[in-house]
Amino acid sequence: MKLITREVDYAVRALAAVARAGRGLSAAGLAAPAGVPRPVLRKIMQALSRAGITRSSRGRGGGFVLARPAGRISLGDIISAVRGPLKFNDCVFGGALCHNHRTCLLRGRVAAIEKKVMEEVRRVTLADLG
Amino acid sequence: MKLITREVDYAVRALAAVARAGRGLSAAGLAAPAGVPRPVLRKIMQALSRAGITRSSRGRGGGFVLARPAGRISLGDIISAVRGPLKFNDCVFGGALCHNHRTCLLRGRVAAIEKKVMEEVRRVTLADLG
DNA sequence: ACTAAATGATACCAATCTGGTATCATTTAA
DNA sequence: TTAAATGATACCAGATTGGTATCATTTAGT
Ligand code: FES
Ligand code: FES
Repeated sequence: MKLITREVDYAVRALAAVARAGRGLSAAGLAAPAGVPRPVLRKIMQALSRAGITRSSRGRGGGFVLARPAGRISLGDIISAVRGPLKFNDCVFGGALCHNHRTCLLRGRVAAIEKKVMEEVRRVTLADLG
Repeated sequence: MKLITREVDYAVRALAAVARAGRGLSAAGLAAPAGVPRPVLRKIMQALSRAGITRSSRGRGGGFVLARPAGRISLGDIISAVRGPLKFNDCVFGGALCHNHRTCLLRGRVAAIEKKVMEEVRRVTLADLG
């Protein structure tokens, strides 16, 4: 099971590059040095912008900048942006249908673990990953 | 991302049933009440036996029993048995090739989180999930 | 005004992973 | 001898993920 998929990894590196640069960087400019296919990086950057992690400017000379300081962008933010929220536990019956949902011991335990992971992952910021 | 896949869920429930029963239970006997397709449960039970969590007896009247007390079978054991080891971090370059591997900050952080999860998951035992 | 460089939005394709099915061989109790 | 069980594999279908392709829109420079 992967927590850090390829796309998350790309996203972290791209954001680190933006943080270092200070100025805005285009998707093309980010993709080349990282060895990532341009279209893939564009999709990632679009997701990050939609999530409010970066701000984009369009048109010639445009690109991406961080929407807030690197110390306030967490790994959790990045994961959520490119992969959606964590769902460690996937109750076999679909949530609404499940009778045990309240009392299910496994679910409770796993939810607690998931919460801890979420905390850990939100504690690591982009500034730590430079 | 799922930590508890459907198969892990099935495995936990089947093992809980075996624990409650005390005597050996066949895959067929386990599958029916849980509403799991028999062949799927068989595959799972085979994996658990290969991992040494259950002991199987073949032939007529055979089935599965726990190989050790429920309190000493952890959720981590079960996950490892049916899904293989956790690999939160999937370095984009293949480990051996990667130059940064030693110093990569992301990898280090994620490895630490993975370790914590592993600890948590090994702390929960089958006895807790009855 | 025009063009080139950039993002936004989508739709699509291929590879991998997961859940589920099917078979055949082997063991064992009745 | 037969029926009930596991062991081992191979296979198939759906979901997820990584990657590609297009077209529309915005903007700076000429
Ligand atoms: S079975 Fe539905 S939550 Fe555990
Ligand atoms: S890039 Fe290889 S370990 Fe981080």
